Amino acid sequence: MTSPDADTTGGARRRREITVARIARLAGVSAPTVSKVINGRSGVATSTRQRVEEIIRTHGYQRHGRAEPTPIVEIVFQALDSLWALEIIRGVEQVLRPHGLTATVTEMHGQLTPDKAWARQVLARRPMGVIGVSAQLTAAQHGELASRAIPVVTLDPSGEPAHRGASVGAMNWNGGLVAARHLLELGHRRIAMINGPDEFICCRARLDGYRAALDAAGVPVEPDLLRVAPLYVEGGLAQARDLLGQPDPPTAIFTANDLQALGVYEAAREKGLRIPADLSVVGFDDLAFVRWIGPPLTTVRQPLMKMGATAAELVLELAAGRQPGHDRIELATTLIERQSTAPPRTADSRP
Amino acid sequence: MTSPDADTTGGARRRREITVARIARLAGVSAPTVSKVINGRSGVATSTRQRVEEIIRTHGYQRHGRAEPTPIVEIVFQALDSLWALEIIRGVEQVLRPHGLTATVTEMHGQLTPDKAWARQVLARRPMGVIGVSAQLTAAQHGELASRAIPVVTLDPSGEPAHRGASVGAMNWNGGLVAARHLLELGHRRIAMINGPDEFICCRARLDGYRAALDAAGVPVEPDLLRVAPLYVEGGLAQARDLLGQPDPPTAIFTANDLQALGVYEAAREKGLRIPADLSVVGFDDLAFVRWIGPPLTTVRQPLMKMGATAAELVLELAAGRQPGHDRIELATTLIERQSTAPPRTADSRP
DNA sequence: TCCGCCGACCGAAACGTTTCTACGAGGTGC
DNA sequence: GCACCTCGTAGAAACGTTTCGGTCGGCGGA
Repeated sequence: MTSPDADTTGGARRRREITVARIARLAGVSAPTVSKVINGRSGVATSTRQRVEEIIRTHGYQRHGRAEPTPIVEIVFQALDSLWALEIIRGVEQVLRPHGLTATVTEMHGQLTPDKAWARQVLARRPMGVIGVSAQLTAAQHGELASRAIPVVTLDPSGEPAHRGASVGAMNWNGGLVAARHLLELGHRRIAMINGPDEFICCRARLDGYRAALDAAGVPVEPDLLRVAPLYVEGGLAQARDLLGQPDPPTAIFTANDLQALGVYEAAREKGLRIPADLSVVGFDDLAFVRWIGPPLTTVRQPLMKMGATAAELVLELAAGRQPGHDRIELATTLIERQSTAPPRTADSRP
Repeated sequence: MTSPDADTTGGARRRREITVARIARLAGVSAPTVSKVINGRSGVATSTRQRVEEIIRTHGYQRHGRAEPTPIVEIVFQALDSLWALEIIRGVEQVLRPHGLTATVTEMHGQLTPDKAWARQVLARRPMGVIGVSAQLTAAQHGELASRAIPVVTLDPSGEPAHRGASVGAMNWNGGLVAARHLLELGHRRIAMINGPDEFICCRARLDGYRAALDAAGVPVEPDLLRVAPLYVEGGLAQARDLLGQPDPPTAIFTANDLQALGVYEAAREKGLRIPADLSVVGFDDLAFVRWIGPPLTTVRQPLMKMGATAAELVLELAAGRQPGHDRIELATTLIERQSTAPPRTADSRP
């Protein structure tokens, strides 16, 4: 085709792709400078950087062809200390592998929103996509990544759904409902819930599901039976101790995750209570080992691996430039009945 | 024809670095072709490829600048299904992070030696280094990585130490010794061991430590009390069932990891045996949750996070071109006494 | 006030890589 | 035998990145 036709004006010789050079011209800088900005390199004044970033944002630069992005998907964890995380990694890995991609893992040590340094490093690595687990990116971070055509998928997002980003989660509300209903059907009326911190919307959803079940059964939700604790064994232990120390203790406890349930087990042991004879317990997650503890834990299964896999698939879709059908995907939770639940001891048949 | 710098005579304009373009001219091909050869891309005839490779060899091309290795350390797991793995990841991550590096995670799904595809992918990603967990790379793979100056550190190597590569491990022999000695001191004489597969030298070492303790105490090692099972709950369960079904069952069982110990717990429950009253159990690893199971597990602690961190440090050393002091680092194991061990029921004071 | 040094900042040039087009050999159908 | 297609191969051009030298403003010393 018209190859030798001069580009006198820098003329529309080709399809007018948005290239670094073009951005540079628009911003009144040179291509290297734009490159530095894009890759988070240093040596660019803040004002210049901002100007360039503005142009990039408005013009929606996306990397030429598919050449550059490293064959990597980054997973950002808030904490990396439970089998929970591992299952997700496995799911992601499973999807990535056949495509010749790899997953990187980062731990934010409890921060919900990644810090500045993180953003810079991600840009420098130029991954194909980012999966944020229980993360809450700022709008600015979303913008920066979006302008580089790095798709972001949030898994089990905390904070508000918002940000129009894609996300994957489980049916938490339903899980809470099913768990509480199960206990109600066994005849329990004093059902406590030890929930996780409010920041996690998954926890709020679980609580709402629990509430809905009790409401539907006409059982009042007693505020004192609603506790909040960190999503660890110690959290469940502390609150369970307190709950079981009350004059009129609950006959069943539903926890926001399996680790808290382990804490409840421990508290029960301390008090000499037998599970499930004296106390029923329902957890959440279905970590691999809870079917082996004594007694095997009844819990709400989250398909963690599948959630990871789904998130990865979403990232791949987005990275390929396709717009996936759904912005939010929720996978089903299922109640796994084992042996930590039974009808309450004092058969609740008083008048 | 390129720039004005007529290199007709090779007019030493700069230091005449060896560049792709120069190689290309010498080989009578274009720069893209040379690039393809260097990066193992397809689309180059074998004859051409050989000619170019010959030139490269004689002229000793080396990549321009030092820009190349991506800021990534790859961790290769044999299996990614236990907290075990997660602890290691955390340790590695902890060390990498301050250097602005990230860890990638790959699962080999049980294979001890990574396959061909893996090697190719690693080369394509050009990481700063590789940490193989329970892995056994072939000599060829070692060679390929070495020639690209990608250091390899093996963590808890399986197969023979060999291969002169750096490695990190725990004092497994000592762990086995301490575990068995602990049981002996409690008065046990019939001490079974459920070990992991022979391929893992860490398992062999644990067994040897166990043997050494028994020998030292003058207690004969009964072959029938020595079992081998996969390093999972089911493995421990199956062998413990069998052991406890014998006419003269052991009074204590030492397992090669905590998951197997969980299986022993389950088998004991099935038989109606109480731990530790009727059966003592000692595990290996000290996974986070075993202090919360009923009863809390006595186990040999491996400093998994520290092992990961050490491996990462080794990789960094090697990547920086420094030769580390030691090729093999072994971290201490410690016995964590909890409540799964007690003196044998039939106090062993017969004459 | 002037000079010289220094650091921050930016761009020209060179480089390696990818994409896309061009060319030719071998095969196929008519 | 000819047109046509296909596949493998090579190169031209364009692109993004890095290196390295130049420029400019500020600051301390004379």
